Amino acid sequence: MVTWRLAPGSDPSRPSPYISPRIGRGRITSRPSPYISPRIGRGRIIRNRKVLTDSYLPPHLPGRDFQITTFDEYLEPLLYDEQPFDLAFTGKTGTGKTAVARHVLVRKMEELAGAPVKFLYLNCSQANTAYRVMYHLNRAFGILVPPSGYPFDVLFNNFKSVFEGGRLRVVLVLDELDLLVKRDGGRLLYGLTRLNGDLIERSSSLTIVGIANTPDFLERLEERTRSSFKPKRIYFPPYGAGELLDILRERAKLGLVEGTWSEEALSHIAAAVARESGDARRAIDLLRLAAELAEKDGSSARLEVRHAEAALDYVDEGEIEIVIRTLPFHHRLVLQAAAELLHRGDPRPGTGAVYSRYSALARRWQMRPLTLRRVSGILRELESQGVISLEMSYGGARGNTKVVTGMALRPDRMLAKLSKLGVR
DNA sequence: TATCCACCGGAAGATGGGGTAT
DNA sequence: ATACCCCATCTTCCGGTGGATA
Repeated sequence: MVTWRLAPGSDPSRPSPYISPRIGRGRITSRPSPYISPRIGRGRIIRNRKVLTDSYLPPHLPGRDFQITTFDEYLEPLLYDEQPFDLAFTGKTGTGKTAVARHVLVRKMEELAGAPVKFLYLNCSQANTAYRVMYHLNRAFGILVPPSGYPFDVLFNNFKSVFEGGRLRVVLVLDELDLLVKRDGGRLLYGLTRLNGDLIERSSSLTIVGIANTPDFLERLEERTRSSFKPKRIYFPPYGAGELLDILRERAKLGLVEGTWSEEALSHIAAAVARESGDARRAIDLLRLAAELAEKDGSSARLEVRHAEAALDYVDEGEIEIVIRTLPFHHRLVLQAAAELLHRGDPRPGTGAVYSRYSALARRWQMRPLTLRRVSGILRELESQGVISLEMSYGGARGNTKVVTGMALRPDRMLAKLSKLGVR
C-alpha cells in the first residue's frame, strides 16, 4: 500500500520512513491544497482559481450520466405530489456524489419552484451529532434554538410540527452521513424515518438522501434503524483515467488561460490519479498545484508534463506543520515517541514500543500517561490525518499489532518541528 | 490442530466542561 | 444556586485476530 520515496540525501538502497503525500488517505494527502502564491487568480496561466477547487460546481459532470438520471427519476414523485423513496449514495471520496446531488437539486428547485417542496442540504462532518443536525433543521425553518444545552426532544418536536402545519414535502440530503452514524448509531436516522409514519397529513413527507463514503454503512446501522430506513442505492465507482481527463479538460478550459496547458500534462495527472485512487478532488487539486508551479517556473509560460510530475511529488511542509501545531498535547507526545523510534533506526515500531516511549515522555512532563487503548486510537487518528502511516503486522505467536511504517516528514525533520513547537 | 502472543477495536460508562431554564 | 441538558475525551471491559509454534 505505502510506496516509499527516498528522502533527499538518504541511502538509496534502503527505504526511508518518509511517505509521499499522494499515498495514504489522510486529510493532507487527499487534499494538498497548498496555495503557493497568495495571489487570487489572474496569473499568466490561472484565469479563475475558483474553478480549480472542488467546491466549484461545473456545468457538466463527465461519467456520471447514469447517476444523474437515476437520481432524477427517483425524485419524480415530487411532480405528482407524492413521496419519493429514501436514497443512499455510496462511493469513495471524490467520486462525484456531492456534485451530483447539488447538480440535480439545483435543477429540481427550478423545476418545482412554487410547489410546497423544500430541499435541504447538510454536511454531517460539521453537524456530526443528532443534536446539531436537529439544530440546523430547526433553523432551516426559522425556529431559533440554542446551539447546545437544550433537550433534544424539544428540537425534534419542533421539526415535526413543521410537517403538521400543512402540505410540505422535504428532501433532506445528509452528506457524509457515515460520520453521524458512527457517533449516533443511527438513532437520529430512526427518528427521522419514523416521522413519516407518525404524520397524519399524507401530503407531507420527509425524504432522506444519505451520502456516505463507506459502502457498508447501511449494514452497520442498528437493527431497528435498518428496518425503517431502506433506501434505494446509487453507487458511484471511482473515476477512470478517461473520465478524469474529461474533468480536467473542462476545468482547464474554464480556469486556465487559453493555450497555456499541454494535453499531455492533463493526461499525466489523470493517469496517475486513476492508478492511485480515482479521486476527482485529488486530480483537481493537482491541476491547480501544477498550474501554480508552472506560473512560478520562469523558463516557461505553459503547464507542461514536468509541472504535473512536480505536483505529484510535492510535499507541503507548511501544511503539515499546521496540522502538527493543532494536535492536542498527548497526540504530539505519541507522534514524538514514534518519530524518535524511527529516527533511532527501528524501521517498524509497534504500538507497544510506541506506548512505552510515549509513557516515558508523558512522565517527564509530570503527566499521567493515557491508557494503551487510547494511544492505539490516537495512532489511528494520526494516520487518518495523514501525519503517519500504519500497517498491521501479523507476528504469529509474537502477536498482532499495528506498526508505524512512516510519517509525512522525515523523522528528524518531524522531531525538529515538534521541538520548535515546544514539545520536548 | 490447539494454543498462544500482543495487541485490536467495539461498547458502555465515567469525567469534566460547556450550555439553558427556573 | 440548582437542576437539568449536550458532548468530547478518556477508561474499563472484553471478545476477537491470525500466523508461529509446540
